[in-house]
Amino acid sequence: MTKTKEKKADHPPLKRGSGVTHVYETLRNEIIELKLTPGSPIDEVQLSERFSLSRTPIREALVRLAAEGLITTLTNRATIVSNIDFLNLADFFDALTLMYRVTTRLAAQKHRPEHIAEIQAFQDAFAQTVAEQDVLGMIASNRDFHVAIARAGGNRYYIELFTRLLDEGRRILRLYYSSFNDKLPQQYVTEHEDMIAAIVARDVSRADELARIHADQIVLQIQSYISADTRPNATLSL
Amino acid sequence: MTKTKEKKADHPPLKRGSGVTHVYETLRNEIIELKLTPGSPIDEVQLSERFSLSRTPIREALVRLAAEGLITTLTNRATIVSNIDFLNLADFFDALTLMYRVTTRLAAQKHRPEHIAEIQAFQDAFAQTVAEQDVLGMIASNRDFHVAIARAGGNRYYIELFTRLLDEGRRILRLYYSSFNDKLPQQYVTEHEDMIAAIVARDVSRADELARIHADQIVLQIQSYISADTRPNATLSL
DNA sequence: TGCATTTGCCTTGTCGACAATAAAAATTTT
DNA sequence: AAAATTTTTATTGTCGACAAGGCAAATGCA
Repeated sequence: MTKTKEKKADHPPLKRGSGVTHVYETLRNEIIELKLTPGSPIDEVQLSERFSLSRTPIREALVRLAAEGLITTLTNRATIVSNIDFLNLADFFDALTLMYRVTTRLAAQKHRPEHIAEIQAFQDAFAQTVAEQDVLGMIASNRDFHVAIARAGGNRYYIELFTRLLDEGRRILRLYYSSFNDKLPQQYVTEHEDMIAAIVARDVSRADELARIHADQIVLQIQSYISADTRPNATLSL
Repeated sequence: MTKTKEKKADHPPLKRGSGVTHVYETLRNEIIELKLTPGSPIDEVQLSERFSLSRTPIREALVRLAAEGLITTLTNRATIVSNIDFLNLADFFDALTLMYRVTTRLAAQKHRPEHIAEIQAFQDAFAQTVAEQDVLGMIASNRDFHVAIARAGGNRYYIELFTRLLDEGRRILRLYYSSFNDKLPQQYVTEHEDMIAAIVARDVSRADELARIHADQIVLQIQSYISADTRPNATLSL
C-alpha cells in the first residue's frame, strides 16, 4: 500500500555536505512549482528513501524550509507544505510593490556593465517564453529577470526578501496560469525593455516610475485572476 | 584542558520539542548581545554538554541560526558567529531607513487601539532606561518600541525584515555603547512621542517624515561612532 | 634549514535505533 | 447504540556512535 511511484535515486555519495543542499533545493522547487501542493504532508522516512539518505540530513533540509516559511511543522504530529495565505495577500502585494520599486531604483544607481548583460539575458529568455506562449517558463524567467535587477542594486536585504516574494508569487501564479490567454505578457516585455533602458540611463526616478507601474499591473492581474475564481471556497484558509 | 566554566544546566526534559527553541533563543540573544563575539567558534559538543542535550537538537538550532545569518558554517571545519559586515553597512542603513518609514506609515494607517497601548508601554520603558542612563536597556527597549510599531502596521514581511535589521543594529550599537554620553537619547524620546502622536492622528505623511528623520539621525549616530573609532583595523573584515 | 609529505586530531556530517506524542482504531462500559 | 476508555499505529523528536574531511603538528627529505 506504499506509494512506490517515487523514483529512488541511487546516487547517495556525491560529496559530504551536498545532500542537504540538494534535498533543500529540490523540495523548494517542487513546492514553488506546486508539484507539492499546499497542505500536502511531508513524510521524512519517505523522503529519506527517495533521496537515499538517512532522516538526519532530510530533517536539516526541512528545518531550513520551515525557517523560510515554505513548510509548516505541526509538532509531534506532521509537517505539511505551507498554505498560500490568501487572507494576507494585501501585505504580500504591498511588500512586492515596494521591492519592485526599491530594487529597480538601486539598480539604476549602482549597476555595473556586467549586470546589464545578465539582466538583458534574462529578458531575452523572458521574451522567448512569451513568443512560445510558454506560460510556466514566463513565470520563471520573469522572476529571474527581476532578481537580476535586484542583484544589480546589490543590497542583500532587498535581494533576499524580493526573491522570497517573487517565489511566493510563482506559487500563486501557477494556481491561475491557465488564465494567461490575454495580451498582458507582450506588454510586460515592452515594460521590461523600458526598465532596462531607464537603468542603463541611470534615470532613477523613471526606473522607480516604471517599476511602480509594472508592479501595479501585476498586482491587478493576480487580483483579477483571484476575483474571477468562481470556486466558492477558493479563498478560504488554504 | 576543557573549559569547564560552562554552567551545565540540569533540566533536560521540559517538553518534547522545546529544547531546540530554547537553545535557539538563548544563542540568538547571546549573539545579539555580543556575549558570543563575532568570529568566535560554536562547538556543538560543548553546547550539547551545556544544555544537556544530544547534538541533534543543538544542530537544529544552529541550522536555524545559520538560515538567519547569525552564524556561519564552514563546511566540515567549524561554525562561527557571523562577523558584522562593516563593508556593506550602507546596505544595512538603506534597508533600515526604508523599514523605519514603511512600518511607521503602515502603523498610522492600520493601527488599532490595543496597538497604541503596546507601543506606548514600550516607549515608557524606553524613557525609563534613558532616565536611568541604562544604555543597554535603551538599545533593547528602542528595538521593542519599533517592532511594536511594525506589528501595528501588520505586514509580516516588514515585521520580519525590520526585526532582523533592528537586532543586527543592536549588535553594532553594543560595540560602541560606551560612546553614548551625549544628548541624543533624550531627543529620541521626544521623537518617539511625536511618532506616536502622528500614528494616533493617522497622519501618514507626517509619520513617514518623522520616521525618516529618526532613521537618518540614528544612521548618522552610528556612522559617527564608527568614524570616531580610532582602531586601525576596526572596519576590516570582522 | 627549508619544504614536501605523512600522520593524527578535532569538528562536523551521517547513520540506525529508540522514545514520546498524538491521532486513529478498537474495546469496553453504560 | 452512544460515549468513554484503552490499545494500537504512524510520525516526529532524540540519542549515541561512527565516518569523513580538513587542519596542524610531526616526520622525512633535500
